Parts: sequence; C-alpha cells; structure tokens
Amino acid sequence: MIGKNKHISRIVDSFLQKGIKLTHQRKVIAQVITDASDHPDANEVFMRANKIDNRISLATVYRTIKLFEENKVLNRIELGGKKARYEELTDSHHDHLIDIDTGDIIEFVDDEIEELQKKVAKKLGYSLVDHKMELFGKKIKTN
Amino acid sequence: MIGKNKHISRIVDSFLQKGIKLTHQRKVIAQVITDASDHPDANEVFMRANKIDNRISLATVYRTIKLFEENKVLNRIELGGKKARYEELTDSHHDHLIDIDTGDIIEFVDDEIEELQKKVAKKLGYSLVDHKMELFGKKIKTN
DNA sequence: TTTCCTGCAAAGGGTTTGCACGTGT
DNA sequence: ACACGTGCAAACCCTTTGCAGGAAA
Repeated sequence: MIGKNKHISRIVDSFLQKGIKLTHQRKVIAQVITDASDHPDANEVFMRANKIDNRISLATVYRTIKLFEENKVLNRIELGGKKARYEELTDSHHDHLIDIDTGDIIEFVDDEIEELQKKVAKKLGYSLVDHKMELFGKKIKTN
Repeated sequence: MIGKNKHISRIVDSFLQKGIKLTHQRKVIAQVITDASDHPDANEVFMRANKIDNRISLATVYRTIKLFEENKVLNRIELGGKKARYEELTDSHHDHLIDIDTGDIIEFVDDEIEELQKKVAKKLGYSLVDHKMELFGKKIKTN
C-alpha cells in the first residue's frame, strides 16, 4: 500500500492527464521522492524504492527519474561530483547552499537575487528562462 | 615553439615556484587553455593539444587538467551534462549565461549579486566560500 | 641520476539501452 | 488485445589508474 496519497496525487493527476501509465513502480518511486527531505541520488532512490518493493530495478529508477524530469515533477541538481541528485519540484523556486564541511544542503529563496538575475540577463540581450545557483559556505561558529 | 610566452608565464612561474616539472606536454596544454576563448571539455583540449604536438595522450590531458585545477590556474564548469568543461582561471570572478538555443556561453560579472549572495549565506549562518551561478536564457529578438 | 611524468590499455563509476517478457488501460 | 513499461545484462561515456618506459631537474 502506498502512503501519502494526497500528496502524491499531484504527480498521479499530472500523469493521468497526459495518458502516461501509472505502474506500480512509478507510484513507489514517486512516493520515495515525495517523502525524501534530503536530495537523494539515483542509487539512493533505488535503494529506498527497493526497500518498499523489491520488484524495482535501477534501470527503472533511471527511466522514471527521466520521465519525472520531463514532466516537471522532479528537479536535477548537479553538485560538482559526477552523480546527479534529485528533489521534488515544487511551485516555488529555490536555490541551494551547500555546507562544504558536512555536505548538508540548505534550501533558500531570495527574490532580490532572482530580480537581479533577470536584470543581468536582459542587459546582455536575453530573457531569463531558468537559472541555477549554488552557494558553498562554512558554518559560522556561534560560541 | 610555444607562442604567447608572456601570457603563459603566469602558469610557468607558478609551477617553477612550487617545484613542479614543466614538461613539454604541460606547456602545450597550458597554451591551449590560455588560447581558448570558448570553454572546451577535456576531449577538446586533447584534440587541440594533439594538433600542436601528437605526443600528447588523453590521459595526460586529464592529469594535467587536474594539476591545473589544484594549482588554481584552471576552473571547472559543470553545464548540466556529464562532461566537465574548463576555462583559464583569472583574477576576477565571473558567472555564465547560457544561450539555450545555441549553447553559447556568455561571461558576466555582477557585483550586486555577489554581495547579495554573501548576505544570504550570512543570514543562514554561513560564510560564503564559493558559488556557482548559471543563467539560462533566450536571445531577445531585436528586429 | 633520481624523481617525477608519460603513453597505453584496462578498469572504474554513473547512466543508458536492446531485448524478450510482463502489465496497465 | 495492444501499447507501453520492466528487468536483466551488456553497452556507453567520461574519467581515472597500474605499469613499464621516458624525460625534467
């Protein structure tokens, strides 16, 4: 049985509308991603999905992740290394601050920066379609 | 014979100081990177270096690129795909605007954004060590 | 000469894909 | 029933590495 059905319905609805088949595997993977508060990589998604239901292969995880990306329910983040990590795509855009000591990822939104980005793009003769911003920082000691 | 010796001397000097051997291969690769105004990937660097001198292998290009990165003369850029691309590291930091239609990369500097980034990091309890920002845009038609 | 560097080819890690079988609608 | 999705294993792409020969200091 799949939990959190209310939350998942966003993905389900969007798929039904487009006539994409809702397989068992896709539901489980959707749940895993919806439940994840960290930013798992493909293999991590695979392991979590597999724990719920062992009929799921890594290949399917990759295919499903790609499908989710194409349907804008999943966002890929590249963190310098060679593996991609993922997060559920929500309505509000946010960026990431990465703790260089621990690898923790903190999400934040800053409208001022977003405004400036649009302005910069415009100055260069472009209209901004998307952006990616990652800050890397060290925690300030508070003792 | 290696051209642009004046420009290259930055890398050469830095290597001599640290006692790193200045092999023929390294000089050629340094030249290729110094001369590149685009943002070549490892294989592209290899091909250009190889055209100048065919005694250079892809493995050496990778090893040299890593060496250059460690010595802060080269900067790695990750552009969503799986291959890394590179540019010579200069004193002034800049970010990239990518034309989503042509793949062109435009470099820009915006101090205001940099300031805001520091501020945002601080607000979250971090001191900013580095950042990565890429804007994706469509050219505004001017006809 | 000594130490470090190189080329080659093989291995590595993450991701994708061809194929025959299985499943949602 | 039909079209599409899946598991498996092999293939792929980019990058790294072990080794024996080669070059810089």
